[in-house]
Amino acid sequence: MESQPVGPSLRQRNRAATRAALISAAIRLGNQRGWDATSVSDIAAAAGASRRTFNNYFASKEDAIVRLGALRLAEVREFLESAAGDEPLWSAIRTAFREVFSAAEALDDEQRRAVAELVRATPALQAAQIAADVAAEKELAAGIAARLEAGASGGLYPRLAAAVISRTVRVSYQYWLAKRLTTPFVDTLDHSLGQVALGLPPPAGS
Amino acid sequence: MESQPVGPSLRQRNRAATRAALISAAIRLGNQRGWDATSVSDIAAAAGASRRTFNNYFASKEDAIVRLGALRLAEVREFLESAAGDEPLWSAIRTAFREVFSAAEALDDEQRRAVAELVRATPALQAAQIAADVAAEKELAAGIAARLEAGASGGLYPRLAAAVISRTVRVSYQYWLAKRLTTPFVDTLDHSLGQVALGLPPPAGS
DNA sequence: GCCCAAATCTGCACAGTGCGCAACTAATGC
DNA sequence: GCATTAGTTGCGCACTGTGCAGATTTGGGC
Repeated sequence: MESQPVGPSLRQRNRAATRAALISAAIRLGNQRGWDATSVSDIAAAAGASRRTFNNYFASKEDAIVRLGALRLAEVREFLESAAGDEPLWSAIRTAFREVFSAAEALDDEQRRAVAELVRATPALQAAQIAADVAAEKELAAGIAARLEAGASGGLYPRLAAAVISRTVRVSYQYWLAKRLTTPFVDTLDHSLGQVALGLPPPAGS
Repeated sequence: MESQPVGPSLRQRNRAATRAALISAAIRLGNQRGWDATSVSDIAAAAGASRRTFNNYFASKEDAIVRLGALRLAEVREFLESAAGDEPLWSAIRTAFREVFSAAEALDDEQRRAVAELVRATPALQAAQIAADVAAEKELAAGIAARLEAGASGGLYPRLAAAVISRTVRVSYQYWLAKRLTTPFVDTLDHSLGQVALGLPPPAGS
């Protein structure tokens, strides 16, 4: 007669399980025999499901990989819109990213590296990832526009800022993974955003 | 017995002609009946070629559209590397873009708008375009790294700058087209790059 | 415990796609 | 002229995404 924490139902647990099985099968096979040489049927079979089921979960092969590492720009938007309005824009942005990414980024590190390596080595996956980022970018633009709110929502600024920031996050993440840094990713990201907010001054001599 | 200006041979002219026919058929049909409802066979037939021939010219349907509006970042790279080394980096970058884009952008304005509209309305094309931009981005990164050349080629800075700039160009171009500005695109672009180099200061109040 | 409704999985079929291959045609160089 | 070469075409093949219908499993009321 425990207090029943209203855990997910069996249906939902099964669903999550096959989903996870499909994803990790995709990662494993992709890294093992190359992405292009891995068919949907292979992945489904390795996960104990049918080809048709795979496409019930994911719109495409790439989708199964890219979903994991999706930029959570919608969360950043929420954070931006709910924060105090008198904070300077860039300060608010950096705070929002620091908040969102330090909370969510603590997922299974092993698989995350495998995904990154797979994406790095596969043009089709890079394309899918960037496309997803750009789609999410609209969220960030909306958050920035809402914060300026001086009728500038149709202007160039929010879109430009969102695009620049979104790419900054992705490139910084790739760098952080490639260099196998042990410091938290949030630090690298915050540094990059600071550089961008300074106008990307050239590092040393020139 | 004219002086034979060594114009392109008949083969090359034919090739260019079918290529152009395929491209404009793709644009026309795509805008007319929707991109997804347009098959490669349709395009090829409309251009007076076979389905197989289409794929001799383009790797995919999207490729035929995206090639036209590809960011010529390789040219920017060349310009960057050949320019005087004592000019400040950002100044050199803006000059390079001004140079490259004022020369190359003077193509058929009508078709360019049609392409933009088609891409805007088609997620698959947006994805393809972004992917092409990101691929080209590497060129720009190499140019920037070469200019700094202080062993910083493996560092974060060139990649970050290239990514940010590449997206800036694309977003500015979309804005310029959407607003149907009559001023030259180069002006819009230069303004955006200037804003980025200033750290994207928020426009008005905030 | 039992049974129904809803959710989920699966096989099948179908239209598209990208590409390898082998014939065929047209342009080029000598 | 004629051999060489580039370019086009038709055919076939494996793979993909999706609609549809039947089977299977789960959840919840009785």
